[in-house]
Amino acid sequence: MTFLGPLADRSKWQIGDNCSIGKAMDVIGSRSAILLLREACYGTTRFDDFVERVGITEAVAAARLKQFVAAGILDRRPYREPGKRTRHEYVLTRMGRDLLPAVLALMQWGDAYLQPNGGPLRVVDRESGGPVTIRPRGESGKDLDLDDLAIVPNDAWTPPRRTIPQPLEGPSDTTP
Amino acid sequence: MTFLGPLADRSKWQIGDNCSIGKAMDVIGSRSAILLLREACYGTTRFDDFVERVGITEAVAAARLKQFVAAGILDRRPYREPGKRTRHEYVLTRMGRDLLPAVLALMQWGDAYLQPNGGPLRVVDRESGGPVTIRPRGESGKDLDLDDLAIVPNDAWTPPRRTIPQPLEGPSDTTP
DNA sequence: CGCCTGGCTATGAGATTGCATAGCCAGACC
DNA sequence: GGTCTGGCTATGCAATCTCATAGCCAGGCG
Repeated sequence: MTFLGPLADRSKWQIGDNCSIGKAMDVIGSRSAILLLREACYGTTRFDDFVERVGITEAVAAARLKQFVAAGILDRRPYREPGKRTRHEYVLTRMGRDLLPAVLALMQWGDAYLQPNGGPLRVVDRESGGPVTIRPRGESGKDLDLDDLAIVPNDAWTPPRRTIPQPLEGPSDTTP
Repeated sequence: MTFLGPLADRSKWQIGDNCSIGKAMDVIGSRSAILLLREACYGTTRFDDFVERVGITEAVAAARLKQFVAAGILDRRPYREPGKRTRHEYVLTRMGRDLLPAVLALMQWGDAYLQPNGGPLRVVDRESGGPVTIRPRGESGKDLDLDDLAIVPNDAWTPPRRTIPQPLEGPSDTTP
């Protein structure tokens, strides 16, 4: 991985709290969170199913699900079976579905290196039945490896404000 | 996501401890672990650089690095600068490099949903400068979404033995 | 109208993670 | 051979995560 432009000298800057990976880990960084997410991807929507299939306690499931709903990863919507009272189910939002690459990447890696013969489950293309892989990919469609990548600053990005902007009395010192 | 064959009835089986994602999370599931991994992907190899660039304490860095070496993700190799004593650097093994998809997937998701305008850094193709994406992909090269995937049992896989097999005295109840 | 049940919440204990601070030690340098 | 320094370790405390257990409550049912 190469750093280009102003990033080239790594002693001159630090990513600090602005790292997207760090922010992502704050939301989905616990074991229960990822496993819950796996289940959601598998199609699970109901509280009890989450608890049973993930193998966590109800308290933990409730906490994580609530947190996911607050984060916008899951949508909590009422449902009702005939003769039963109204309950809620948890379905993936767009934001949640877009975590699929992360979930699959972990699974792919675990299958390859942490299991005797590739793990108990295989993910396949529903149409063809062929294998599914997940790798970084360039615009042209070519697979890229670590050495093929470069990092450039994103000029559109602005550091998040964490205090109310002060009335300016000189050049602002917004996280240089 | 659809389950095929014997997996179709989800009330009949549980993945339990055999989940590759769970095993992966046991190794790289903490915040410091992922951030350390990010730095390793960025090309960092030395103890002090890890500590400074990730923003964790030396104790935590030492613990995680040791754990990574034990897991086979990093290789600890001696190096020596002229006039300095021998030290060790930590470089990604094949196993470690193959975590790149997981790291990039998290970054991609964080950039998209947790940042004001796409996060501070952009990953690009070193050759073309074009954007890099990471998505599940079928054999044909087609991008696949959640609904395009299916899960089938992996017949090659055998559950890891954790106890000596008992002499059978009836139908075994190994994780129904 | 009171009981029962499925779905969720509350509480407390133990393990893990992380920070801050201080300490150790191999070996380069004098 | 003593001292200094960069690289790593040890200790103590706070926060978080998870489990186990118990409790609550809406509303269907008798």
